[in-house]
Amino acid sequence: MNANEAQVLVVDDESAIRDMIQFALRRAGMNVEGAADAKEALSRISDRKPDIILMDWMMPGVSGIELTRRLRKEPVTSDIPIIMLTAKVTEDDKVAGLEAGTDDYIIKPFSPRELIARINAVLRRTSPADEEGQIKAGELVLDTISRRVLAKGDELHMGPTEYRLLAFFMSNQGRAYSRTQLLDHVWGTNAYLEERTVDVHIRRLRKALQPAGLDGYVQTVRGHGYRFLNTD
Amino acid sequence: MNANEAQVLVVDDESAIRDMIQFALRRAGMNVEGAADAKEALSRISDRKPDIILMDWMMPGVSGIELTRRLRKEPVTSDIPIIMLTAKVTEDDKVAGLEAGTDDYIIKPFSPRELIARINAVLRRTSPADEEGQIKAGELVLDTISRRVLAKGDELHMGPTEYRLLAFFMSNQGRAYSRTQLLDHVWGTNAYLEERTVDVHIRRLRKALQPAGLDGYVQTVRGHGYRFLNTD
DNA sequence: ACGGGCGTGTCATCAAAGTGTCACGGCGGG
DNA sequence: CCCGCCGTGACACTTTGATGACACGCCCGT
Repeated sequence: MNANEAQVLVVDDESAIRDMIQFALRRAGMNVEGAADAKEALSRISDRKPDIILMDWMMPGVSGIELTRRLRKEPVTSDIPIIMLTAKVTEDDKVAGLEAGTDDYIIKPFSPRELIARINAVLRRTSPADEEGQIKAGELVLDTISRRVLAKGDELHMGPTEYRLLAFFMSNQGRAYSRTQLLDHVWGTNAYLEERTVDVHIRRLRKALQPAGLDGYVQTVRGHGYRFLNTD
Repeated sequence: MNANEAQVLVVDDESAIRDMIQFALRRAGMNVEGAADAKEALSRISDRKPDIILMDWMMPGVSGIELTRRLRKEPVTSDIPIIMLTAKVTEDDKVAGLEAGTDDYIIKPFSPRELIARINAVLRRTSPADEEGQIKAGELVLDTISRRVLAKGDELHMGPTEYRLLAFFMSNQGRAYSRTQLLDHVWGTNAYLEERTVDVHIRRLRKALQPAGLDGYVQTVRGHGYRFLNTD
């Protein structure tokens, strides 16, 4: 999962803090929901399981640490990473937090950058990385490990976008895609671009494949979009 | 991980013992932190997860064995190897310690040399043995025993971080890594640093390889991260 | 205890590479 | 033949990486 699209739940009784965090994280591309107390938090969680929870230590009613314990007890929620937000940190707090099963701490006041860094670190630690290895298509080999594109041993150079475009095509050979579909799959669903931009990157991809004489692999489907040659 | 750069936490209520151990291990190139009781130990652990813990058996308050149990219960800390320091050892103690999940015993009084040997043994056993002695890549030889980097016989000088970075690269040649992944693997998952910091250390590493003309071994993967040339 | 290196992380700046948009022109199908 | 669709070069703007500078912290020897 890309951390930049993570679903984050912020539990804090002070709405000012929630807003601040929300603003900072939205800026970093994350999806943020807020909850003012434990009850609301549990309701949000059952609505939609977040990828990570930021929780205030001190809250009226059910405290952060108590909520953490409850979440840890339930199998459905026990694997959600939790970062504790706290104004003061005494030794006792740290001990209690570790025992309750939080994944990290962050002490108020904190900078948005630090918060984002911590979130990313925790997500990285908890979510397993996906690796695919190699994708082959005729004379072409796309190696996701070394992040290189090889044609008969020679390396082909292309920009990041062309690389992603090619990777998508090679894992979906023979299928025709409209420009809109390509924008969704290669650029992501929150990108709003001109459809004709796809044309330009198709051209750049073809130009990159040219030296190996493989530019014919990328075919135009007139009136619809593009397709990668099926090499099976 | 090279045992000689291990992060060690010493938990003992007698400061004289802590100081002695600390002195001996620092001498062996390890990073040592001390804690006087269980509470302080947990606090240090949450600050920075150590590679190994040396723990006194008898301590006022929470005993070593009790602390071990707590650490074993938490997923975050359960994989930290623990060596128990103890004055007396009866058969019962051995059983109790084994059940609590310690990795080794050492009976006071012990010599620094013995202590270091045991630590290395445990680390070797628990860490995915990358203590190969020498890693080679083209003209480069990285000797983990003498902790030196040789290029055609000449020694190259670099800082500890650059050394670890190079060691990681040389054991994973040809693979492209993002800055985030490099931070995880070279700096550790508890490090919260700017991604750009990686750039700087890459530059320092290249500069260190420059005199041998091997700076080209470190390649930039634009829009993604870096890669070490595959020399196979 | 006290400077002085050394190593390390962060920042500002510059240059290079990549990206999105547009306009023009050619080509193909109805 | 005409319209619409696509290929292509140009270009302004953004992103990204290399690099030098700098400040801080740690350890060492005096």
